[in-house]
Amino acid sequence: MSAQLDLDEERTLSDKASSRLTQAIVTGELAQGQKLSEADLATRFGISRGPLREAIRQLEGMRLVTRVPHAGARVVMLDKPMLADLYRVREALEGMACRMAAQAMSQEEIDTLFVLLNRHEEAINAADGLAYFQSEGDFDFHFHIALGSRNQMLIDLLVGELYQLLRMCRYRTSHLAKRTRPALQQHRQIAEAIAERDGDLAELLMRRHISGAWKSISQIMETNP
Amino acid sequence: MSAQLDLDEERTLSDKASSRLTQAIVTGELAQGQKLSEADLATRFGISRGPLREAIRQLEGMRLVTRVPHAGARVVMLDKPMLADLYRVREALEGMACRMAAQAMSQEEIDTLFVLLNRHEEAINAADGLAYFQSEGDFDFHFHIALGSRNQMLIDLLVGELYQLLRMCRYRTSHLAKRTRPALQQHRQIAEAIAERDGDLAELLMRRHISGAWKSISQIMETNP
DNA sequence: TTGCTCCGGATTGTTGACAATCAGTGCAGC
DNA sequence: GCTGCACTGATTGTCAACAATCCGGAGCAA
Repeated sequence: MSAQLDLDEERTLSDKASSRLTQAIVTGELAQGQKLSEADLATRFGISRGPLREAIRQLEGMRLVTRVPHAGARVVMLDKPMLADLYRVREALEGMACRMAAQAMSQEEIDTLFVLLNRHEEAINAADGLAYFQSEGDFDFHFHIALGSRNQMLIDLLVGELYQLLRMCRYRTSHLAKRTRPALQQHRQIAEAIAERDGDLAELLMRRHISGAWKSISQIMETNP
Repeated sequence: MSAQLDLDEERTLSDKASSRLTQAIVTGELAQGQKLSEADLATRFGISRGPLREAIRQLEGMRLVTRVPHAGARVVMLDKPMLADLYRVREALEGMACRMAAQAMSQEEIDTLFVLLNRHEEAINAADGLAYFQSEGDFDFHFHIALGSRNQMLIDLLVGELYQLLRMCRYRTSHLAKRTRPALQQHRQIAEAIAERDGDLAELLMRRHISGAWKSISQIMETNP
């Protein structure tokens, strides 16, 4: 749904490789910590090593891989300290996005926000087990708020980097999170704060929402490996 | 001072080229909006186009250049809307960094913070005209707080990306900013909040500090082209 | 057994040549 | 005079070969 349209002719081979690599990493097709062999990937993608290396450099900028000279690139390890860092950054950025969205969103966008919430609620009631679609609903909500901020740098940071890492994380722990009900309720409160153009409250609620999500995930990770 | 040590043998040609390009862009040696010719730069750096292209891909990740396929890369244009975006993101991230630093900084680091402030004050009293060194003092302060957050992702985002853009901006407007006195005073307040381990206040003050800086810069940009 | 050295294989880094694409120019045709 | 087209020149994208570097194990000495 929120996957960028990857036409067969999207642009250059580097960009195509970059998309495919991102997809492979986020979905777990390439496991965390796994080494990225240039020769192997190049032949698998049917391209040369040149464009592939450029794609890896780009993924490094997105923090999806870590690269050490003369030793190659590996898929990033989303261990607990890193996730803690990620959620703090996310709290700061999405808080700000929410504040700005409360001021900048058009009425139409706000309406769309509530449509999303209703759709999400239906999805929860209908298929209570399919955590995957619930996650996607969650992402759609945050995605729309990011766009509503009208701050291109913020959008790039969130959509282009942080959300990829979060999706990557979800593929590991999606079956664990059972917080959909309270999360939806918090989303409603946030949307209402935005509808009332209350930036202070919107930021506060979003930060509390994310900070709470981290507490929950962190707790789950204590008991599960 | 805060320049990363770039030994002649720092590692690969791409990394060296990346450093040199960053330097050239930040100092204005490469003007904003200027086109980056691969062939030209490659010969100027005495390397091939391969590593140079990788360096450009990396700079693109740092938001220092914008690249459009089949048309080449250009130095980013720091126009007013973009700077507005940048300062909002900075407000969010440095606010969070300050909050975390108030909790995580060692007593020794906090002492260093005050040493920096005193040194900065002396510099202001001594050479009232040299805005450049004052800017560097300003950066040192923010830099230390970022490091104090102990959040690697936050550090990377601030030091690796935002601060480069800010320095790039300073080279254009350094001679305009006359806000050093009140800024120093605000720094003192922030440092004291950190010393008292008051994360809430530290974040609030830092956000106010940055937001105020933007108001000032924005105002100056109204009258000056 | 432990530790060191050295070597071979594999992987990454670099290069120059080749192909594809785009911007500008001049000419023919209407 | 204007429009459209093909051509040209330059720039970017891609490739395959070459060079540099690192990792792991064999061999040997203490």
